Amino acid sequence: MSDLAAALDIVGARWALLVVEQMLDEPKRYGDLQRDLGVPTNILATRLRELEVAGVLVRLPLRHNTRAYALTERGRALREAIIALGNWGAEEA
Amino acid sequence: MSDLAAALDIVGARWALLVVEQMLDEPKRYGDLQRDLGVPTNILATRLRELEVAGVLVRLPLRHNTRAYALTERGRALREAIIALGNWGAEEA
DNA sequence: ACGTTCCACTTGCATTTTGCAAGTATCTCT
DNA sequence: AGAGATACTTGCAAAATGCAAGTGGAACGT
Repeated sequence: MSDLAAALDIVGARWALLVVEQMLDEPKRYGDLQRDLGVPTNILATRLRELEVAGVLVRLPLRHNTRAYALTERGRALREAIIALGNWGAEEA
Repeated sequence: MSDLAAALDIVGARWALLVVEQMLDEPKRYGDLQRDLGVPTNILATRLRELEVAGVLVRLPLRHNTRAYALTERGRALREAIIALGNWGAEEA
């Protein structure tokens, strides 16, 4: 399996990279991600679980019964790839 | 829609980026892509059609009844993003 | 202490996408 | 005309995705 295939195995699923992008600047809560992305709630829950298992993000317990999702070092390492893809998407066809 | 979402709208489907990666160095034929990637043939046909419509690649008629698929300028512009993602995939967890 | 509210999910089911295997079309060469 | 090679298409099963409603637990007000 190529390096690219290995990467896509982790962040290639629908919504995965968009979720990571949201957290690049600061940790986000579940509701924030849902509102900002418009992602179906069951999919969001699934992605967060997968990305946590993959070591891309961690759950931070917050006060009340809320938690924040924050990128790990490995998650933050996606910044360059996300920016590169974003630049490409911004260019006109 | 964010720039990243726009990009994923085009190359976010399964196999799409892997197909583009294969053509970064040189044009490829249908059978080559199928063998090298192990992608289901109907999916490959669908992706090639989508990527052609999106202006990422073009069909080049070859002799016999074969054709080659080659990246356009827009397709080649994906190189940086693909390399960035590949690098990330190559790093250990 | 009890009900209400908020937040983070889960669950059930329809729709869409993906995958597998087999079949079709066209060209070339003999 | 027949055979082989290449590029697909087609039919159907499996898996992923999406939608809407429901669940569970902690905090807050009374």
